[in-house]
Amino acid sequence: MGITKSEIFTETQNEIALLAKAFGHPARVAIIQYLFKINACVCGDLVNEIGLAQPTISQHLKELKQLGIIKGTVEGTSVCYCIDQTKWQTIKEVLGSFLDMDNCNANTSCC
Amino acid sequence: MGITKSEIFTETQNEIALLAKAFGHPARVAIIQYLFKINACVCGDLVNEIGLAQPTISQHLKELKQLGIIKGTVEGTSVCYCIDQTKWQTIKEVLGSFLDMDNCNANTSCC
DNA sequence: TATATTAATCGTAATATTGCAATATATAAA
DNA sequence: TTTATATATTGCAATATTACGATTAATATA
Repeated sequence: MGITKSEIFTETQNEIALLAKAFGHPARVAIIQYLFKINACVCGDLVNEIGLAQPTISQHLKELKQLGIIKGTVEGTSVCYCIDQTKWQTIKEVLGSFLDMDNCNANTSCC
Repeated sequence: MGITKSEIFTETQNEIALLAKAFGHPARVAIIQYLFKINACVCGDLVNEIGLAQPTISQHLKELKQLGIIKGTVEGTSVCYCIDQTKWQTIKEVLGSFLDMDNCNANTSCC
């Protein structure tokens, strides 16, 4: 096993899980925070900022890129990475409405 | 390797990552959605609702319980699981402010 | 063209996650 | 006490993730 049975869940459930998974590693959280902070960056900065080896950072960047959370444009020998603002809004909506689930039914707790 | 270097990240970064990781599997997303929907539940219901074996569900419930996201009280031979509303508010604040990062600096995008 | 710089990719080791069958545990009912 | 029911735990196989050294690819500069 070791493989997630995505086919038995709804599209929304899988989307929430995929996005949450992207934020499920502190290095990727740190990368995103740094990109927001300086609003543009090259991979080398991140290697210095975060204490992980260059291939490791590159791998995390790839994951974020594959999900469309960040985008990178080549600038000479380096790459300028930044947050995809449009995608970020979508993520906020998807995860935001998931987190806001407690407002949908004004119930009292059971236990 | 295969082990996350938590010690090089801030407490907040690790907290965000841990919480996000909890939502990083569609089964756990589905469990949480179901618990919110019916606002009280036993494990057996979840096994029927979600198409995974009983030990698998039990394992996912354990993870959510360890993080304090859900709590369970024994009722006869079954266990009543439900969302910890207080913890949920904390989660909303932690992840919410992470997602709201784009509002902190009114920058324009770089790329 | 040769060399330096930067980031991506490859290969691999260590560890984590997912899933389930089998079993154990705990309580309720007969 | 025996039996049924519900959930937890154990053990294990398959796969995924994390991390990094070595290498490659691509561009800039001397």
